[in-house]
Amino acid sequence: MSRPTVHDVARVANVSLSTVDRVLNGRDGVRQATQQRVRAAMKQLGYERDIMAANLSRKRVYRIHFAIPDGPNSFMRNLAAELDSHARLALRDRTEISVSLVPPFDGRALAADLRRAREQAVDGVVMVATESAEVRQAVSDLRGAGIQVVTLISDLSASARGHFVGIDNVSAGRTAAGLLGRFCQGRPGRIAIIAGSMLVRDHVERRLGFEQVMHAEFPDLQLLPPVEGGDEAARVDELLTNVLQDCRDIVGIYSLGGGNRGLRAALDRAKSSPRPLVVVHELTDQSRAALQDGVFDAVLQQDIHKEVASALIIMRNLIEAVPVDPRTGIIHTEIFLRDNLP
Amino acid sequence: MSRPTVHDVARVANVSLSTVDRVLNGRDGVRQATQQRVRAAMKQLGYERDIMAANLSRKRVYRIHFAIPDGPNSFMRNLAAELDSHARLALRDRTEISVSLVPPFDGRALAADLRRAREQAVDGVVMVATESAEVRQAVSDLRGAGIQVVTLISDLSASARGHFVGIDNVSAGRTAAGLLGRFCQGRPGRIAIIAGSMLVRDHVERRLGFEQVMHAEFPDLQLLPPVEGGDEAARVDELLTNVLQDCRDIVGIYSLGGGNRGLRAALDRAKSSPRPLVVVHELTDQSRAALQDGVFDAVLQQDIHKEVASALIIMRNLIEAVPVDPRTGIIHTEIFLRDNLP
DNA sequence: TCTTTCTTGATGTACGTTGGTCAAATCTGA
DNA sequence: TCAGATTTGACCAACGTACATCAAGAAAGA
Repeated sequence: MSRPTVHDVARVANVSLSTVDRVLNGRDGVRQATQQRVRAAMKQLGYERDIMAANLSRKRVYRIHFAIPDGPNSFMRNLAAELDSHARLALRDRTEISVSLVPPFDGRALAADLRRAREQAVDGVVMVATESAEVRQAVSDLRGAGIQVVTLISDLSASARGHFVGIDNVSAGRTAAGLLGRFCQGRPGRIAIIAGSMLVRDHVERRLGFEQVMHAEFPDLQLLPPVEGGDEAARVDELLTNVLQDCRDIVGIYSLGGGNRGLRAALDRAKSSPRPLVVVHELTDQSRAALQDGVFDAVLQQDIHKEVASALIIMRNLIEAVPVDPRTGIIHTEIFLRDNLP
Repeated sequence: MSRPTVHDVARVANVSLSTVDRVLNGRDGVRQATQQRVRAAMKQLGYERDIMAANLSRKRVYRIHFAIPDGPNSFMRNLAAELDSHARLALRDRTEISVSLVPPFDGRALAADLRRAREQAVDGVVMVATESAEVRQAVSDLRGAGIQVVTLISDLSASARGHFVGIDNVSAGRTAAGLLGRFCQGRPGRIAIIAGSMLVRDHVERRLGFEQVMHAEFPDLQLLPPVEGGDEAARVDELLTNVLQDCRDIVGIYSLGGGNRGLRAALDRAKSSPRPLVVVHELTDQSRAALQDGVFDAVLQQDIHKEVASALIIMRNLIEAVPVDPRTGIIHTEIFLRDNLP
């Protein structure tokens, strides 16, 4: 009653083991009619090749390359640490992980790294995408070379990437707006938006979702155009300080990127009253403390550990040509208030 | 450069393959001194047994049994459907899944099912736990027989279960309180709590977390004692209708179990004004519609798909005696507002 | 010292697949 | 119909491990 093997297929199709192997691995020298017969037998028996046995036999090792931004913020440092810890464990599953840190928001640098990965003939590439024509070209080249591509955290539009692993950023932006709007509770005023860069799709999408809900449901709140802080604390501090000086009626702030240490510094210096309501992304030591101190009101968070784990699972499935459950790539946005900090 | 094999261990330890095999699989007839030598060699080489090859050789199939409540609510029906879809895919990984539906909130029935699983000598049992002495005994017997146990969704206290997969229910309760409190925004009044049963730990914990935060942060809001609706719509409807008639100043409702169809029916009938703010658990067709219609204000949700997937991963690791990453079992509570419905 | 018991080694088969080689069978075209 | 090409079959070794058997060696007791 156990699963059928190539032997069973051979017997049913009335051919030799060699022939089944030829069909199974797409070698030539098999007549069409015979191929049909073998395939019919496989279907009839419900044969599925035993991937573990196959990999054992051909000594296969999955080589997966990660290209992630070398940001100075704690989020990207956590990501790198996460990959390190996975790299060791993955060896058990015949998976070899390489990581390269590329300059953030730099399409050219990312594309160059992707080319390098292609030359090394890895089996798959996981990347935190930056939008650029070069990157799209590089991804298309990778896929042309039969290399699987998965985008992580930030997606690529109109690309041929295999899958995306990360949160729904439009929805995250909508959530931020829903919370900020309700927390402001009819108090009119302006809302400041701080982004990292509009070159990364996750930030673009968060902004989109945020503005959708703000316009539709909270017309009393007026949105300022977003400022781009490059996910760096110093720059965020500087920019926000200017904004707070220019507009005295800011009731809410949505920071959809990194560098929140600078955000807090600017707020502490400004000492506005009543203090603006603040929603940010990524739970770090900084943002956790700010939440506890009542300086931030909500933190939206994505679980990097789960994202990396999902990316690896999806990569395996892609490489093994096993159908991928689309739900595997969906990581949920967690919402932290002061009350539910872990 | 590839990982060491038993052959390498044998060579380094200066023993035969057979001896390494004897040590590796705990067979007797090996002198202490020799065992030491072999183990030293394994450590020195960083040898790890190739589980896939080992399983191939011994034709191992993992048999995992799921014991889940046979509730009439959509949550438990979704869970059953989820298991069905996993059962098919799991065969690829040498995993055989069996499922039994047991009467909900019935420790005796659950314990009986666990005993049956033990007799069938499965490799692991995953269960949605009901608190009872019999269940704890049955779990302890399972583990005594070398059968791994994982609790899903609802945990067991003081038990010897291997791991728990599900959301942090105390935290979920705290989140509910944080949201409900802020949404009520200083408007004083009473809060009704509707549970399924206090025999399941998830409901107990949600209540606990909810009350913690309510007492500490929103003293204006007075909590009514929870009513138990057995996760059944009809009963919830009846109980809540009574509550709404008895107290006219209910400003908020927290439903921490199932049967929310009844909750909505009661609310629609009562037509209180201003309408109470409502936070419930589990996103279903019913609760989604209510959210969209503005009858519910927030829905807390756990991703059953991810929970089942995590339970299977943990089970594999437990059975293979591979260290389990505790983060695998942690499923995050999602929060849905009208704005971020998927 | 000899026998008995305990340890160890050598060897073979198996798991389901890959990837060869080589010869035999079958099909093709002239 | 026969040479030549194409298709198929039979066989083998390997991947890393499990498991069984048999014989040889070492240690213990008498």
